[in-house]
Amino acid sequence: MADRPRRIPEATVARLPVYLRSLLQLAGEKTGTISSERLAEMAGVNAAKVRKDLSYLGSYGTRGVGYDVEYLLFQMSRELGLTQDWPVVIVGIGNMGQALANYPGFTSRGFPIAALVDADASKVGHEVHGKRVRHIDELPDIAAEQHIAIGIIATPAHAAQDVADRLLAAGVTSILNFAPAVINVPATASLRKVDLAVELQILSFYQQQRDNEGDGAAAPAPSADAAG
Amino acid sequence: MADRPRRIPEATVARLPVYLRSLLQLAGEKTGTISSERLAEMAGVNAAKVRKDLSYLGSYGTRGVGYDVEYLLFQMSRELGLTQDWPVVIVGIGNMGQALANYPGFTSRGFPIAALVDADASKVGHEVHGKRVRHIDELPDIAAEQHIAIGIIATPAHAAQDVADRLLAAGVTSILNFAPAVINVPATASLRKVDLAVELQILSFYQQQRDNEGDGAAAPAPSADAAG
DNA sequence: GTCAGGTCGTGCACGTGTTCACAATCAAGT
DNA sequence: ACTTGATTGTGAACACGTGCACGACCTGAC
Repeated sequence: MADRPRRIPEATVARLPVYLRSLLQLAGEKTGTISSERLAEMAGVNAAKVRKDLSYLGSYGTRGVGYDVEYLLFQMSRELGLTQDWPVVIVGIGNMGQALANYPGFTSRGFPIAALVDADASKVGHEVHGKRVRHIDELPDIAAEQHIAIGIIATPAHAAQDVADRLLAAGVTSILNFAPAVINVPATASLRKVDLAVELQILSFYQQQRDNEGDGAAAPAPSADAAG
Repeated sequence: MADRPRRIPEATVARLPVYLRSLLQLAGEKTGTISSERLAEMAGVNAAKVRKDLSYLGSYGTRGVGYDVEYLLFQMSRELGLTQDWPVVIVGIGNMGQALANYPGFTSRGFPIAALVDADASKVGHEVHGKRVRHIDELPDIAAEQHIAIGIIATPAHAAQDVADRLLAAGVTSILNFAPAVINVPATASLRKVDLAVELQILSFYQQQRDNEGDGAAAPAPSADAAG
């Protein structure tokens, strides 16, 4: 089998889910084929980038026609590992953890919330979103029983590294960190972070630049694509 | 005045808030000076990057010694526009919007939640986090009265672009989008996005790659720094 | 069969970001 | 004053990501 020499750039991987969302919408509208130009418009990027990104998956387009929506959807889902469900565990059931537990977008997109855990004994036993909160010490058992590979950290900053270590020890090698703290994981694991305060501070920087316009040159268009 | 030829790269801007957080911690521990190497460790990057990033702010370090924590803290806060508060408006008071409204990290870091708005009349008038929810039609008045420059979109996807347009029309030129949708803003505005499903799908991709290890080469360490 | 219109796949050039390596500088000890 | 050890600031090389431009290819009409 001629295995293509695939190694998808990180920037491309980060955009694939956005294309996927556009394709799902198109499939719902019974659109048969889509050109790179239209898909680019939907995804908020330019057409050349779409073509290059998709070319990493293979040559799934037809010159003069475009891409078959259903076929591309399937190939992209397969590439992203979305032909299976990925149960997730949420650690830290405070404001943010509860909101995440109630967020319908996870389950509907193939990431069912399999477990909620917290270190606070007063929270254990409570029900959130129909799930009973369990103690974090049970993490190894929970992860093994439910085959959990992805963990979401929604604890205060000071607990984040310890939770990450516990997740890793329990075999959870993909981590999404909401806590406002830097955490370290070995190269054999994946880590992505979402830090709300950081996002606002970045916006603040550019906002201030615009407010101060009139000094030197105008602000150099910081807008558009960012935190993916 | 010799104005330095500053134009801070986007990648650097995205890291400044992380340095800032580390500096705040150091200041709390009464640390007087910090080397680029230790700061790099705290921020999860390498020392050369720290020095280059900080050099865009000016030459605030002392060779052989390091950086004065308090002084650097001040300069960085100034650069990020954090010497003033930035009141924010949250649009869409569902699960996520409520959680964001209750999140203490915003106010404590200089982003007080000045207003909550929703298009759903049944939500208007309710109190969330001590704030009354107001109707989105009042947005222009609210933004003007409270000098709001930053808006957070926490609506369903289908409403996101319309809300963004309304925010812009009300003079809000910095937008943080939580809705799972691509939205367009003019180059005179800033947009950052946080998409939870996208983050999980990226993790899923690399997780699958690790699960399939043993085929070709090992997974090329996708971990660490990402979504800022 | 040929032509016209349309769209993909990709080589190439460019810009941005990262890392190395080292001169420049400072503090402290003698 | 000199030496030693530490640390910054930055030039230069390298890696990565982006966008243009164009050849390759497909479809449909006549």
